Amino acid sequence: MAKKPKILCVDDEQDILDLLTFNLEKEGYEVCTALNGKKGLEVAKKELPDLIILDVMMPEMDGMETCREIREIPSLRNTVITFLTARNEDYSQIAGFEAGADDFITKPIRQRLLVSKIKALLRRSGPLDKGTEVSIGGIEIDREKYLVTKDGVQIQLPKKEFELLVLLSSAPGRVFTRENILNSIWGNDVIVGDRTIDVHIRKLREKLGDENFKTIKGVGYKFEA
Amino acid sequence: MAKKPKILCVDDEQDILDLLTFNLEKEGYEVCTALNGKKGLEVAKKELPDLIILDVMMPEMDGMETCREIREIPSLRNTVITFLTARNEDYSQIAGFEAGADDFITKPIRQRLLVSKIKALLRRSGPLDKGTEVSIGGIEIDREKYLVTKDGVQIQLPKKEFELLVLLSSAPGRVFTRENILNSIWGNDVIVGDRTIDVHIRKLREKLGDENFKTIKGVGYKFEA
DNA sequence: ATTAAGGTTAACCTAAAGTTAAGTTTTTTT
DNA sequence: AAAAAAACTTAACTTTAGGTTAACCTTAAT
Repeated sequence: MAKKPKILCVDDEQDILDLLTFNLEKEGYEVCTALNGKKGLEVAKKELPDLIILDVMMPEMDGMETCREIREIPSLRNTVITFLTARNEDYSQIAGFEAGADDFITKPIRQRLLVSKIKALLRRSGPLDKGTEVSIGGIEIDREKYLVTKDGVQIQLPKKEFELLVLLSSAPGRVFTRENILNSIWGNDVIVGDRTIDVHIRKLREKLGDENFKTIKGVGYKFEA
Repeated sequence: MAKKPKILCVDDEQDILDLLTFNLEKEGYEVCTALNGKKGLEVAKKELPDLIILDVMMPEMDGMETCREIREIPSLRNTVITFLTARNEDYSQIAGFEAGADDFITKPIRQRLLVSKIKALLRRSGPLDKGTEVSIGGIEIDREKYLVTKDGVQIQLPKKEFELLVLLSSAPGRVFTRENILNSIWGNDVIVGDRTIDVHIRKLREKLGDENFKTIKGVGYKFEA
């Protein structure tokens, strides 16, 4: 089974967060939360969630503004964002789509609707973001076949190595911190030693060429062609 | 390039059909249309399109129902179906993924999005082997006769093994997760143990050669020539 | 030169897959 | 309708790939 989808909920009311968390975790999602827009942005950057639920009405930085800022971040460009809004705020919906929202959830929250909507959104985003083939440098990555080709030679990578490669190559040139990597591949609850990442990186270097995996000391790793 | 992909559009509004037809034909697709679910089903059976765009909201037989019926037809089992839906339509309709939809297109239709979505979906669905016979490596599969031939020798496979072979060989090289396999062969609701799949794989390996069935540990299985 | 971050290696551990045989269920035959 | 056979699933056990760690080594930055 693929990794649990990760959902970030941002709302200034703890009650709502609890409700969302309860319902979403029950469905097997991994949930993280934030109590305001600023925090939400931070957590989003760190956790790279698959979907973000944003309350529109929040003090200081509201949902709309948060959404706009999230959309500025390359690694979150394709994340699904849905707003949480009171029922009759039609106008906000129009503005919301402009800010980059993918959908709306209305308060009061109906649990079954919430869940089926989330499912649908994740599933909708799923098939399309999965450009199955990527080609960078002499390296081709085919997610569907779990197969990597380097200079025409097929290489079968183990799961973790493959996931790591997919992650790094999803934004070539971008530095991923160890934290990023751990969160994306292992999830925030699993604890593995720091050296583990190094070992996987080493294997990748061995198999795909040293030069493509660059270490930024004190920061993390990046993939380059 | 292979034959033009054929797309069936089903909607009760002629305007929408025209708009879809115009945009899709411009992209080089072959388009056929139907003004209601019943007609859509008929045309689908006759034309065997590669992809079907179904409006959710239609009088009499709605998109959901049509989708379900289409999924019942063996020759259309693998056809890609996407729903056409207004952005704010009731969420319960979004749960129509359960009816077997592959994706959603929202109204109002943004042409560029429409086209790129269609492209992605068709690419993803891969080569559609409509013929009943497939031949890969030394293995020939005749779906109609439920018959497999390996190096000229006929082999009679039991149902489950045959279905598994058909599934895996429908996209050689592609990895199918256990979940994929369970959903496709047993259906979403049936629960069978994990070891069951292994046993069937084992039988296939025994009968058709170990080398064709590859295990990707932690991920699933794939068929290769 | 010091030191903290990262690299390397190999041993270890574990979850996942393989195997087998013994139940079940379904289908066919008599 | 009973018996037999075939297909399917399961359970218990074995094997193994791959993931992790620990201990030690190297490097680069101040």
